[in-house]
Amino acid sequence: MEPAATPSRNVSDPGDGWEQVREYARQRCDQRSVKLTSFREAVLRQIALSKQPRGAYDIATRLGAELGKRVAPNSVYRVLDLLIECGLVQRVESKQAYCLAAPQFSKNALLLMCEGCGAVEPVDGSAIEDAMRQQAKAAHFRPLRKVIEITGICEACDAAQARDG
Amino acid sequence: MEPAATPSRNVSDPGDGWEQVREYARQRCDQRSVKLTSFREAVLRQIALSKQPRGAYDIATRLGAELGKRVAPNSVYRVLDLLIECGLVQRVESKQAYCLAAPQFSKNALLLMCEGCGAVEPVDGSAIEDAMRQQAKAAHFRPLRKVIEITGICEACDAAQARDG
DNA sequence: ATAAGATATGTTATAGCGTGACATTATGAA
DNA sequence: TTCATAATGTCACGCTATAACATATCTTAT
Repeated sequence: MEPAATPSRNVSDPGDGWEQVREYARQRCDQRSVKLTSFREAVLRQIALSKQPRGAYDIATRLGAELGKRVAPNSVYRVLDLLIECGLVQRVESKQAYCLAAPQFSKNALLLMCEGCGAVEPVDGSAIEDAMRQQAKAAHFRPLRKVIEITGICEACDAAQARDG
Repeated sequence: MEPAATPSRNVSDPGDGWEQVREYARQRCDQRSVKLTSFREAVLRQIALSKQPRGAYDIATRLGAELGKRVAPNSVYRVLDLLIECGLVQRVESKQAYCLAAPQFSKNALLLMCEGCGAVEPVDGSAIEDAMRQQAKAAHFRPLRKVIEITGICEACDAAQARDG
């Protein structure tokens, strides 16, 4: 009854590191027979290594610096679409940015977005999704995609704020 | 226990017409001692009269045509901020657009957005908000603003789709 | 009634987000 | 190799949002 909230605590679930994300991505791509090219992997890595969600242009810039060549936002968008399709990346609607998907939770997890540090933490959204499903059903509405986001203050920033004023 | 979904069926609750919305807006503005100028009222009306959420530029264009003079998106944005502040208008994050707020429901209602007709119907989101609150609490996260949106197919469009193929 | 200050709106410029169309390069199969 | 397909590069454009400053409108006190 009590929702077991279990904050994911970390960006990606199967462990925290990039290696785990990468491994998971490989599996996921293989299943769907999409190729995880080095460019796609690089885009995913940019997202995985950041606690904050990243905008497409931001990713393009960083990637350009990293690869030592110009990377067009356009290309990034294509890759983002693909990664979202594969369930590896999730769009943060209220930030127009992109973060790692949390496969351990429901398709679209509940995103907790801190206004202090900018970090995004996905947590279990199944209870919320259930409630949404019920409301949708009562309104005779067939749901396709759900957006569940909360902006606020995370524990650390709240403490810091209380301490420093 | 069963969430009383009671779809609002209409854009604004206290009745459906623009007059009711207008009246409500007057009250709301008076309470907060903000002036509901004719321009602000015109912006609100553009939103109230549309079943679809409207983008700021769209509003600017229509308003320009209606008033017979150029209306800068800039001005519209300022008014939108104000109307949102007053709880009269709600931003639709996943559409980058704006619709009437549904004061009869919780602060941020659940938005049902149809991909067929583009209409947005706000319904009671209190059950969902409760679930969100619990999850946030479990994660020691202090919520400030909630986004609860579903895109899908409304009853009418679903029927039409079944009928026409 | 008018001058001074505040509030509201107009104007221009600019930055960020996202997509479409087409060219070029890599990949894979016959 | 050759052809087809998929992936990436390139250029161009439109929509969304905000910043900075100018003008107009409305208050309030004198």
